[in-house]
Amino acid sequence: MGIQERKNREKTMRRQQILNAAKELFLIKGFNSTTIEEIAQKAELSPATIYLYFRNKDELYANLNIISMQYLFDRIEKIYKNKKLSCESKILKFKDAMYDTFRYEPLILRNIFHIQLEDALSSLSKDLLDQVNNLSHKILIMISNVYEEGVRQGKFRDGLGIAHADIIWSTFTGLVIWEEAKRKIDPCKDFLKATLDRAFDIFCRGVVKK
Amino acid sequence: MGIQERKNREKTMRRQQILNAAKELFLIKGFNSTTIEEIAQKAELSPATIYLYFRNKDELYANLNIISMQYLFDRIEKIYKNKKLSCESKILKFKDAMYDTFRYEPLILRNIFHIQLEDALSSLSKDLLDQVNNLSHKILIMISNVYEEGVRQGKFRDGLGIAHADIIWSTFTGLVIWEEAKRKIDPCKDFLKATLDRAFDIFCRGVVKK
Amino acid sequence: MGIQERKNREKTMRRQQILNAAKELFLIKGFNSTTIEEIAQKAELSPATIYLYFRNKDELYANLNIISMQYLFDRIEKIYKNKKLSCESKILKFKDAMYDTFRYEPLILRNIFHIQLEDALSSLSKDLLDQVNNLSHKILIMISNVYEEGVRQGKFRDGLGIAHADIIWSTFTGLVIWEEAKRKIDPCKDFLKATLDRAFDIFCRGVVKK
Amino acid sequence: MGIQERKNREKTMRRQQILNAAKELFLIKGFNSTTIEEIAQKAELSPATIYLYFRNKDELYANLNIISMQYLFDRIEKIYKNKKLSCESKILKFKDAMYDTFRYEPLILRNIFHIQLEDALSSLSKDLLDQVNNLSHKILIMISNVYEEGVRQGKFRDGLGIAHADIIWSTFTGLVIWEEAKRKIDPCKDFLKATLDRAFDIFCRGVVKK
DNA sequence: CATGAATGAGGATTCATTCAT
DNA sequence: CATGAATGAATCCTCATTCAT
Repeated sequence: MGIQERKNREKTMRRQQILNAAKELFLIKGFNSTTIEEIAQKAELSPATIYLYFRNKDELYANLNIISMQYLFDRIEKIYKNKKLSCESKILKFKDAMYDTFRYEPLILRNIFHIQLEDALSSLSKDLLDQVNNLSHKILIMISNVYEEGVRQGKFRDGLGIAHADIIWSTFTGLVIWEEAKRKIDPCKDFLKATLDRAFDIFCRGVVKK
Repeated sequence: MGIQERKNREKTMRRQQILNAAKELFLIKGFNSTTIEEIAQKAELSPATIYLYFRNKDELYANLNIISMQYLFDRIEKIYKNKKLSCESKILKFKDAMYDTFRYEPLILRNIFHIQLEDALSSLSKDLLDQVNNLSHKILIMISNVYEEGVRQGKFRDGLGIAHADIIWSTFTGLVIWEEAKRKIDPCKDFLKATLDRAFDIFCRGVVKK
Repeated sequence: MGIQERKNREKTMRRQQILNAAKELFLIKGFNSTTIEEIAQKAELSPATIYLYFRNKDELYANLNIISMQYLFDRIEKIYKNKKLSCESKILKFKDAMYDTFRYEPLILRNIFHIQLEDALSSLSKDLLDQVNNLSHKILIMISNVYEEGVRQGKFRDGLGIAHADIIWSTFTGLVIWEEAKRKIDPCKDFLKATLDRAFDIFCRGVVKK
Repeated sequence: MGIQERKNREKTMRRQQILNAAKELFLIKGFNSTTIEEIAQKAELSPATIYLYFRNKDELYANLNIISMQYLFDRIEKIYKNKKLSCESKILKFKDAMYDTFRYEPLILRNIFHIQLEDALSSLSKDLLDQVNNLSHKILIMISNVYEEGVRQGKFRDGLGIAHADIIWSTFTGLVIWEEAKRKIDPCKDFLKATLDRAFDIFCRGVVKK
């Protein structure tokens, strides 16, 4: 009972410890340059212990991803289910949700791109990969539905919902990555929020029927 | 003489051989998972020979990048300097140029993101890194100028040119990466061109003054 | 507890194992021709394990050196601090200490010359290099002091202590190296001890005031 | 005739070119760290050309050695054969000859030690190795004879000539190497000549019969 | 459950040396 | 005779992962 519970709690905390350490390191040094040893050190554990909680480095990485994606999913879903919001404002709120998620969990996009572009991660278990894809898929569907709802309501110009969901998602991710890259060269400037707002403003204008 | 010329030609060809082999492998397997040995094998050379033409793996990689960037730069510049084109059609042509470049050299975006996001590539010579950044910077400036020209002509809504250049560039890159990722899951579908057209159509609509 | 103690002992032993294997190989084959793999093999370990105990090949090498130097230092110091000995007999005892050290750890001189003459060893940590230099410096100082003491006592002819320390040290090292070299050609003969005695005898005679 | 002669002259010059380049590089960077390519570059030749004049890197190295040894041999021999000189002054002149040789060809000692201590040089042809050993042997014999002559003349204390030759030679080489090493740490000071003089003064005093 | 210690499996480079021209 | 170009053979080192305790 109590004992079991405490043990579970401790286990969860240990897991969290690892995830936190890994998150920070991956963010700073990137996936390939971060070693299990470093993660272990930061988590104040031994390398071997990491393997009690995660099958391998890739899975640890993917888990971080899922957490962020889940967070985004929850935010998006909440907006999606809010019946009081118009299609247009839902889209703008989606943008905010994405932005917040990125601010809260900057790793997320890098992760997504890594997982999707990267060479490594071949040892990712099918299960985990599915989870990631599943979450992103569902997010896209919600965005898509909102657009199609807008079309049905005669507000938005005709067009496939999923295509517009892709555009929304890509515009967001593209901008984030790009601004991040630019900040690497000139770290002072941070125009992400402003540019993002502008981009979505343009999108909405370009999409509504006159 | 002819003899010197032929030697030069052969040297250039050898270099090309290596670049081609590397390009293909990097595209399929990614940077980290591609070994110099594999590249050598594909180029039908010994690993040591690679080092006669490129100082190290990173530099070989960066060179591929520059070539693609240069290609894109040339295309963009041509459109940019064409005085007969309207601002709006220039932007649409930029999109086509980007799309063509990506089709012709699919590695380009992966490269850009790799170089900008990735941990590795620390042994890249300053010179080469500058070249890459320089090219992309100039491309952005041209796009920016076109937008600002549109504003001056009263066609586009007010706004910073560079912000819109960022939006254009990000929308493009975001979409390419995203569609590529999706095709990994379901390889049959290729909606990139269509989605890209749509996105730029929306952009233009959202940006023109009524 | 005992368990911790045993572990420590084992760790020290493992380190010793590596040092012994390395010592022997370096002695026979020299620094450059000895590979980490060989050392590992002789120590019945994997190459990777070597790196758990020594940062790199150079540091492993330098460590061997320090051990020998430390041994010599201890011997010299003991003589140096012995108040019952005359200056002259101290010098003769120094010679014996050097000889014994060389017999016990033949690598020592080769090491010293290697470290001081050799091109390699660039990756030696500053710390380690300082230790080596420090030890040899202190040894020289002790010899120097003994000579100057002899001068003060009116036994030895005037002269800088450090210069005579250099002469003593050089005579010793020069002879060892030279005899070693000669034995390479004709392995049977070993006149080192005799020649060394003679050389120091000559030195003492040449140095005492009549 | 003339043509053949010129060709020969050119060949000799080319050889000299290579030797000079190699000498300088070996002196600065050491044997292992000097590459054939560097030597070729400095000699303004191609690496392949080096191999037209020397069988391999080791032989090139050994040749340098022989040249210096030959120079020393000539100097020593001249003194040796000078009937007007006393034994004692011959020994002092030997010292000067050694010192001059070292100043003129600083590589010499490093070479000697390298050849004798070093791991490499396994591919040295027997012939070349013999030459080196031969020269140094003859030098030692001359020194030895001078000492024995001194003994016969009742000037020097009894003792084997060869042992004293070894002592002379070792004292010289030991001091040179040692002073060189010290100058690496503190490049300003150069006490070699003074210390050398002192050492030989001590030697002579320690050796003459009262 | 946690870990210290060990390692196998690579991978990027380097360089002496060769050979076709 | 000279060489540009090519390479085979090494070697150091790294790191994810495992296992005895």
